[in-house]
Amino acid sequence: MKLFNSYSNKVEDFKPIEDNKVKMYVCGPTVYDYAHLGHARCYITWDVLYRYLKFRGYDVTYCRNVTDVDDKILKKAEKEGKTPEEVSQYWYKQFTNSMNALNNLRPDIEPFATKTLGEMISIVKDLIAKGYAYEANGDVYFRVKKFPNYGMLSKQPIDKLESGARIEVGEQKEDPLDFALWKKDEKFGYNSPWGVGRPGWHIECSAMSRKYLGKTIDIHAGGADLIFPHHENEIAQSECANGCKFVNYWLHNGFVTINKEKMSKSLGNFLTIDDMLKNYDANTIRFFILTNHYRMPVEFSDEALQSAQAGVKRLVNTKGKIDENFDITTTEEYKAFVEAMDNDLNTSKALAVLFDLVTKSNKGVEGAYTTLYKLAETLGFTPEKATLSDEELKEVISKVNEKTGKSYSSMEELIEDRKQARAEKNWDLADKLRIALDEAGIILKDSKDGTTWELK
RNA sequence: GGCGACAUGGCCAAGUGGUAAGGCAGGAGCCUGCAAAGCUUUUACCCCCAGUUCGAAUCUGGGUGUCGCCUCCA
Repeated sequence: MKLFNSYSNKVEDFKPIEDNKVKMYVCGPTVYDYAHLGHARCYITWDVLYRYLKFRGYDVTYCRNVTDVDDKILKKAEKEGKTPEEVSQYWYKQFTNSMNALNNLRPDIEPFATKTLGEMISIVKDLIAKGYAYEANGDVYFRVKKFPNYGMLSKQPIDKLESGARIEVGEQKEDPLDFALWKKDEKFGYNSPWGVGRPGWHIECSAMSRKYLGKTIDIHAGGADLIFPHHENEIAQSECANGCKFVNYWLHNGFVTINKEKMSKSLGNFLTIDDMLKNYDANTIRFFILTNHYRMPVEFSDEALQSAQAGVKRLVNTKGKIDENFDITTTEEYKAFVEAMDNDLNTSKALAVLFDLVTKSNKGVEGAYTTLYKLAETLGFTPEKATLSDEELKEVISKVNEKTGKSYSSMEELIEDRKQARAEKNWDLADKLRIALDEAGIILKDSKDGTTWELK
């Protein structure tokens, strides 16, 4: 398969370091507030990559960190009179709920920054020993100019970066470009060889990535806003400390925009995942995200979501039987799907294939539904419920009885009675029954071969 | 100012040299007692200009417009 590598700015053939094993790291959330639609896009995108790699037979280890040490967490803790742990634990739980609600698979490893401090300190020590970093009054900084490849990922000429860099009050950097590996913090800090302090943001990912996946990994992914400085700094730290390449494929997703502006916490123009889920289900949100290529911007609007809702309905509402003996790889749709996804995750084209399968499925083409089901699952869609439990069915019938003054005991009886009514051209009763069922969430389908019912 | 991306029908969106996938919305039809669902069918010369080529939405150059990164940010 092919993936666009932000480092080379080219679509490249994907080859894992080791046989069919893939080590994949995604920059996770800083847990201090609600996750918004932008996060949803990011994590849905990489969830689809994870699912697809597995679908293609790779043995994937997916690591997504949790940043639980950060200024914003501390600020929130102080404001609410809680400990930083309480704050981060609470928001981590919320985040997990949101991810589950979106039907994102759980990563294989979800390390917490505060649980990886040992690894961070060891990297920082190493960097100091090798001359890439220096201590200054309890802080430790990375010497950017010692790393010749600095700026290669973000394509920033170093002299241009220099003009934008600043030294904050209280910092003792040798060079404005240098960034913090460790920051003195006597209030909330942890013990270290340089006194009590906290790790810099960037070192967290370098440490967690190395600890759980190794010095060189296959894929490192995240939002495009992390390219600079976060990922640039990660490369510098990791490559200087480890003396080898850090990441083979850098993958970045585009933003969600609203009113043509990036959706973000700082701009305050965000919609939380929880709020979105009040109006639209997970399938709709995934469809909305996946109709666009992951590197393109996606403009949010209610119109777009409603369009997605109508579209995805046909996809997940298609009913059929799964035939476990059917070999989906023999179908042309399977081939088209794989070809699309292999080409840098062309989910838009993959969805078009799914719609072909919907049509074939409705026409009863052999294996079409099974293929549809399995391919849709690879994109994380959940089929709509097709049947009701006996109890639910009873409830529906009692509702209908209540509305119509009848006393049916089963759906079969109801349908039979309605058939009778239709034969007698008693349209009034036939329609009443249909409407009552509709209100209870069931749709009747009249055709030549009789009447069947389905969930809405 | 530096770096990067994008501009395709009413809306969304694939397509990176051979004559425009798909979804939504709309129109027409089939089916139906009427519906719903489903099925069939229908709507584009691809921002502008110049160039390369037998041939360009697709490549090159120049415009115009939009967005992002360069500071915390998915």
